Amino acid sequence: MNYDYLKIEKKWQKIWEETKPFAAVTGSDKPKFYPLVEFPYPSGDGLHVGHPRPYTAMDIVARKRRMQGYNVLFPIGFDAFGLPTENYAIKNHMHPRAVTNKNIAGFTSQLKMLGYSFDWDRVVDTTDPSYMRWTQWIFLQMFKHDLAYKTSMPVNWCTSCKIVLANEEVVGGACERCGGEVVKKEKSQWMLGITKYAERLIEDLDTVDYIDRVKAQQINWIGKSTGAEVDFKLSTGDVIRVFTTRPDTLFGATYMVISPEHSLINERIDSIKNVASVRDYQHEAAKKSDFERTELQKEKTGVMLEGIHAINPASGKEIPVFISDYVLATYGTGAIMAVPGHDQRDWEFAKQMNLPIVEVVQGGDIEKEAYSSKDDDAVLVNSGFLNGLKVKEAIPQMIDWLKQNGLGIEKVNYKLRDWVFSRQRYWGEPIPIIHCPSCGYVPMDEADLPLLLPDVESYEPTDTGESPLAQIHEWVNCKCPKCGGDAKRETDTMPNWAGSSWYYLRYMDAHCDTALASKEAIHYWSPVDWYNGGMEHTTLHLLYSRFWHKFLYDIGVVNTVEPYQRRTSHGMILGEGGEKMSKSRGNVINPNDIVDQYGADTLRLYIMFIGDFEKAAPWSDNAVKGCKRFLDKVWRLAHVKLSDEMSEYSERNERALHRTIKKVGEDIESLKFNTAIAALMAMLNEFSENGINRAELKDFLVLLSPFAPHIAEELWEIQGYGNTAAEQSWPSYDESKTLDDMKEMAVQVNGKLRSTVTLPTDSPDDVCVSEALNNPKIKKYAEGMQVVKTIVVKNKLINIILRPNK
RNA sequence: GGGGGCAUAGCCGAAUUGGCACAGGCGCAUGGUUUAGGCCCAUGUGGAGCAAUCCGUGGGAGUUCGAAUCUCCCUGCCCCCACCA
Repeated sequence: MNYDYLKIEKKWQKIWEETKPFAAVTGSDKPKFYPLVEFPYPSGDGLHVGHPRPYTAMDIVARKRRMQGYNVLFPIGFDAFGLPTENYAIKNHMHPRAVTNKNIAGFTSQLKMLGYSFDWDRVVDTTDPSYMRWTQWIFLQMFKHDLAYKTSMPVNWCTSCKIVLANEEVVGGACERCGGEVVKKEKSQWMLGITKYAERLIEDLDTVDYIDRVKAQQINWIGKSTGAEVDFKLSTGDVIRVFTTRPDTLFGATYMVISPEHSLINERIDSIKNVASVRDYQHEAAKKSDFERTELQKEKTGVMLEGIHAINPASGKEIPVFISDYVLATYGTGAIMAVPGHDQRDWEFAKQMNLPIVEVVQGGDIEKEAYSSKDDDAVLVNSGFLNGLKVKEAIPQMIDWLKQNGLGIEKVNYKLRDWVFSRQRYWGEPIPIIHCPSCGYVPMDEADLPLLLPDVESYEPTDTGESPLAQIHEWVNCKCPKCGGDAKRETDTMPNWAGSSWYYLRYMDAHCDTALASKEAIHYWSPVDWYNGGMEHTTLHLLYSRFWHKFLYDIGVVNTVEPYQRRTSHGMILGEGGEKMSKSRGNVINPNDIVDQYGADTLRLYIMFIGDFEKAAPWSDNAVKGCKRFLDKVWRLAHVKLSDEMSEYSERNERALHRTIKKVGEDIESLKFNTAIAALMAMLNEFSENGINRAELKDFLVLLSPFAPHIAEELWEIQGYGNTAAEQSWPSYDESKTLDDMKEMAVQVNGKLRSTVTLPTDSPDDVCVSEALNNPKIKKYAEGMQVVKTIVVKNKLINIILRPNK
């Protein structure tokens, strides 16, 4: 006698579609609550079974908060610009617009199939001109505030396709499409100055409620380090500036290393005697990623610049200059002073190259490895005026000395790099900048936004590494807004991170055409109260959107310093074997199949019951059945008209009810959906044992409704309680009714469990101890012993410490 | 290499945050119900032992009356690393 989930679920989804019970009201007097899920990228594969995990979780939260009297904004949209859509379009000769529309339609019907209480009137699509307009508008504001600039950056370049590749398209150093060699190539790129916000992005984490691992990851990613920049004079008369976190070890700098891309090499190529080997090395380095280059394990390589040497500003000694790929052009100044005695990478390089290793900090054994400790027993030696100082004292002393002699400055450095904002692709927002031969980079007039993508024949990037837009001459050629002369449009597009950096603001007022959202809506809804998303977005999307928000705050568009008040994160859903789901492994679960076979309510319930929400969990077909059984059991118990009579076990039912109300309510707020469902299952087991009446079922259905809304509404209607379950108030509980009269307490002797005693709840400690000592088993242990100490943990445990009588 | 995290039953996982290890589910076993299968219901289910008991949270040490939980060392696994989103 199982229920017809397909019919019931369709029925309620239709009702929700027509009556819109989940629409948010801007300006309502109720307290507002804004939960947010990361909007999906509408890929051609459709919804993945990983999507419902965060979506169901936040739907449960949203539904519960509505029942608690909140005005809830629970929106959804589509992050629809991106590479896979473009590649699909190229392959199938379709317009990316058509592909996107098809995919969004598919995602929409799948999301509706799962019964989410989204406000469908606020759907956002980042590729829609009315949305793109404001993404471009924000970019223009950044440009006007000197946060957007052009610079030369290395890109992945396939030497055979002659196009720029995304990191993802580079597989094992080769082009994913043709297998050709991929090298780093310098290309002029638009950048956003996120590093100007580095300090605030760290500091303001104190004002938000993010789970610790998100905070830690962002802080480490931004990578603040304090040290100094020091100038080294070269024999060529140039000065190379290096960044170091250990200025105290300057006397131990026995050589210098600059990155293979350093501009000095070209500038002083005439002074270099071994040009051929330097060029070879540069070519080899260009093939490697930063990731490969900084691997500590690998053998260090490098080439000395013959004919050039530097002077150590502290010791005055001549030291050689190398190029090596373990120094990155993009971090610090692209050059380092090498202190092999006290930096492990320098130590390995020095061993490799047979360079002298000098000890300037005592405390380790530099014959075996570099000694990099900053502890108090690390003391400076061989370092002139620093001798005898602890590292912590020597650092400020050296900085003072550098400042006084004009040789360096104190410097805070960040690992965070500015954001490469250009893509040589078609399916993204065009960057609304015009290149004028006489005026330079000129922003488009805001009134002319949005700048739409032109229709093109082919979406392939060109073989010069330009975006396909470059070939549309009627689109590229334009007049300069400033001088009216002939000019050209920027042909690079924005990365898809652009649209996702501010979408939560658009939801607040999704159809506004005078601003990205009205002031009124922004002030009413900000900030997002609870944002749940994947850990993989911590250092990219989440950081980018915090940066954009802070910029919008600075220019007066938004009224809060941070966009998201609370951030939580869910674990991945893995395949049955515990491996990541992927098409190539063939272990992908399609939510449609599960809904067909068991229904949306079962899928929702299972995906929340699968395990700890914050951890990865493997899918199990069998375990899904357990959740279906639970709902079948609910149905059997509740689809017949129940009586109003109290059962003889009503006291037990009442206690189960109050406990479950407490547990489910608390668990939902603390992401423990799995134990909330376990509590509902236990409650149902109690009811089926004791019998259930109409009033008891009513509360049960209200508790169940956020998790399995369709079956809850159907049974609600069958019982004729009036209105809908979703409109009910969240039930409250009475603490005193959750408690037992008697408690079974553990009795330990010397910390080992020996027996139990059952006592009235909250019995005083001395009663507990005397009852324990009266216990026959404990008496046996206590024979010939004296009680040294007793420990009582209220309602839980009595521990008696015994020693032999003397 | 850097960063973040994880390890409890045959499997997924609980454990009031230092207090009776294993709630709930899956699976399995036995019995019942059913024309049969499925469904459903009941009971049992960490290991060893006839038992009293003993052992048990990846491995090792430590702190404590008491450790899955805290500290240190070791091992194994997963995720992210800036142009996938």
